[in-house]
Amino acid sequence: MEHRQAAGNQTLKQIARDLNLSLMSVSRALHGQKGVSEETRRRVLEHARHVHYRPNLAARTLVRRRAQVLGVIFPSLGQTFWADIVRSIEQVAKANGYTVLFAHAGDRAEVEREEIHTLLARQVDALLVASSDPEGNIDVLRQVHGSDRPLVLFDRYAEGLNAPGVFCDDRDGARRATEHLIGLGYRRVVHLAGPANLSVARDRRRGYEDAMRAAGLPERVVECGFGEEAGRQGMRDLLEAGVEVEAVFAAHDPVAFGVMDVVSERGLRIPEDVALVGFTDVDHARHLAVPLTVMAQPTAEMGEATARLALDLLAGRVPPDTRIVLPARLIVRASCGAQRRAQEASGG
Amino acid sequence: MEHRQAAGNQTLKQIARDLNLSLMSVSRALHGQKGVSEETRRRVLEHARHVHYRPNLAARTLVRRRAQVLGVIFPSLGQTFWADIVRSIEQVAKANGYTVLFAHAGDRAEVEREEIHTLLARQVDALLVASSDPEGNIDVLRQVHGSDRPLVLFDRYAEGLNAPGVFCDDRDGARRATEHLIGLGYRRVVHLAGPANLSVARDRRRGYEDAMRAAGLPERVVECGFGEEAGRQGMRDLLEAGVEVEAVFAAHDPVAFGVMDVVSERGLRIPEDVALVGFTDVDHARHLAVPLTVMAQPTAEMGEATARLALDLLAGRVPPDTRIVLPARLIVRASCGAQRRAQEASGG
DNA sequence: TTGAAAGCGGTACCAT
DNA sequence: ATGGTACCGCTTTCAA
Repeated sequence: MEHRQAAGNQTLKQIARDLNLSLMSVSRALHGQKGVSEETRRRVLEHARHVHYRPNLAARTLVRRRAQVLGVIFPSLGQTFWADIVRSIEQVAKANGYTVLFAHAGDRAEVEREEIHTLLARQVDALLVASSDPEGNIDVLRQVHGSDRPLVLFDRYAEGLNAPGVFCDDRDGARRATEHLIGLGYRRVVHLAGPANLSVARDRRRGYEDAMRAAGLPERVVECGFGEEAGRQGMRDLLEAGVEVEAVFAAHDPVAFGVMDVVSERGLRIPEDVALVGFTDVDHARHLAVPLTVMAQPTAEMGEATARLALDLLAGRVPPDTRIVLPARLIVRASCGAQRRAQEASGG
Repeated sequence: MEHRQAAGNQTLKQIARDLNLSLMSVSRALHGQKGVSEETRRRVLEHARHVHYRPNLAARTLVRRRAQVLGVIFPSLGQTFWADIVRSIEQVAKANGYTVLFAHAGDRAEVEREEIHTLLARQVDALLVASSDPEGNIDVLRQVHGSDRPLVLFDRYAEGLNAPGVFCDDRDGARRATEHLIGLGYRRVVHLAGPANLSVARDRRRGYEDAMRAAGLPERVVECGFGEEAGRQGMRDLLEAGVEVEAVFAAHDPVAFGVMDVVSERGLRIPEDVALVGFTDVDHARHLAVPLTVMAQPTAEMGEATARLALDLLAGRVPPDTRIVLPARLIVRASCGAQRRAQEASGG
């Protein structure tokens, strides 16, 4: 009953014994190194395949001091944004002979600290992190950055930590999103901002302010967080305070969903009564009651760049403070009212 | 510059040297084992904390032969369904002192085989897998099942492999979904079925057939796959073949999205012209143009049960062929037309 | 209470 | 071309 035996229980030593060879010949044969006769190599490979030999990675990692693994930490599972990035990181890593160990922090800073340490304890070669709280965890991040394994930040950076990383140009994106609304003729453009401890939220807010200031329009910002409930709360506060709102620039798509809820519960319509632009481009945007206009980050490119940067740092091919910034892309759908205007214009 | 030193570079031996102790005293102190004086323990703990000592998990795993890790394989990133399950698996695992290593197969059977072997090579204690192709990979799965590390299947099973696992009662769910449509008065109920190599797809089809047969209605099934594009194709084929369609039971939510596309591109409406029910309950269903009625799997419960089953198997607390089947839940929204009928009824 | 030593399964470097 | 051996950092067993 061959398959009753323990999986991967075969060791080099065992194979060597089976074949009356030294452990070293087996190792060499398996690694395609020279120093073994063709005959021996054939026998070894054949036997290894037959017994389903798999090297014990713990042993290899122990002696090599590196697991040949990129450790990736991201804030949360279940958002396509992160899934897309992680997927492309993995693709590049695999193509270069590395495997990837993911860990997500569930948006909790303490969990993130723990995950970072666990990955390091597993001897990952480099750490790629999109931190749930870059400044709150700056001590750990700094510690990693000061260590012998490269730290690559992605999506969000920590003020005061000069680590390499890959980011989206959130400020520019936010400015352009806001300009888009202003260009459509809206004057009362409000920004629902994300949590101030995240660089992405701060930068988007700055971009909004840049655009409003340049247009000579009054700024109005509510800081509400990044979630759907936060969006509802923020929008309710705004309306209850009697603020005139022609258009909303939401710092994140889920926030925009919250806005949708509140708008419709008041019997108002998007974009006729309130225009709306989000940030990130969630899944199924096409099938929404009102398809959402968004600034989309280039997720695939960000993931690729992140992985490549890590590999380049490992190989010493780039300076240790390399930062890569990629532009966001405006996707115009119905929620901003642009299509309606275009129709009106052409229709009469 | 303390933080310039290598992260986790400290070893037991080093600490022992620093403190003029034997490696063993340090180890015992760190593990809270008895056999060390309080004084020694204090010194060790203090020093360890100071130098940020972290045990090298590769070394520990090597000697223990187990990584104290549950390996989890799931088909694809970026669907909330999997994210939810994985999240709850992790929660239970952590609460019981295990960590989790995820790997996703990108829906590709060969990738899955590779990931299974990699996880085993990393000495995971048990393997939890939702296979991309249970029957196609039955040889590997059987091999794992015959090994000394428990295999727990979840969501989909392999015909011909008596492995323990946690599943949703797809057949029953599909039957109830179909009955729901029949109960609303639809006679021409069509099923867009998923790929026949997946137990979930087969079972849902059977459930549909059960319901139609019991109602004495003619069955009509198109096997189209599980994706959005598949749904579009299936629906187009159906309409172009001139089939009368009053209601569609889609085997998976993405398929239902495809149906929505085709229906609206023909100028028809949901549910007035075609009623629709999906399976799985995707994110943001509430904000869709036509909120989707679905059979939802109990994701959190499935994840918990899967993790618990693995732990129970490891502890020898349950028979090695334990299977757990959980019921699906109908969520009625607009797409099936139930709400419209209710309104009509009460309205006059 | 404390320490020495063997060994987990590989790899690297030395001999033969 | 082949084999011997010393590690990697930790746990386990046994001795002091």
